[in-house]
Amino acid sequence: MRKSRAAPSLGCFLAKSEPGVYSIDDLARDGKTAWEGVRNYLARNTLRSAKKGDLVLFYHSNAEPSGVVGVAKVAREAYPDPCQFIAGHAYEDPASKPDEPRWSTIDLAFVEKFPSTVSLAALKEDAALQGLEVARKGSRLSVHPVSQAHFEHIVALGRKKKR
DNA sequence: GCCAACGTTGGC
DNA sequence: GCCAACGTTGGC
Repeated sequence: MRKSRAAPSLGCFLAKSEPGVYSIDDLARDGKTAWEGVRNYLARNTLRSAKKGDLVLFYHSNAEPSGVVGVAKVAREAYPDPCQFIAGHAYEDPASKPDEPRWSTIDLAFVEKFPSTVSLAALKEDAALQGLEVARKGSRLSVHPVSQAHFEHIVALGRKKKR
């Protein structure tokens, strides 16, 4: 396969969601969603670095099996997460001030759902994916960057038909 | 349901 | 600024 020189390189990320809360099927149905509720500074900074059009591996956590189930893209760059100011909301942060919002969200748009899940076990045992954050023992970052090589490798695995 | 990992909070 | 306690995430 030849490598394309024309396309500008896009940022690549991985975002986790519990399918019982919001799954790839929910995203496919909605087309677009706000990625709210990130309350970790490292993950927030990752969100703020995301550019429109960047690609995101959609990962199901606490699933059977857990793993990458599809691809989304950044539809809107970081803006203040409205949930942090809603009294009583699960994602409310009383310490965050409207004139200096602490937490950000981005909008994600559906791109594709893989025919088969690339399970966490498969990610961990793949020699081509060494250093992948989500496969690290104890990794709890809900959003993190992924190298383009890792991204393409995982997409190729996911597009394989089930046998 | 258990527990390891690890971020956050608060006492000092 | 240290560090113990606590809460949360997420695999298993």
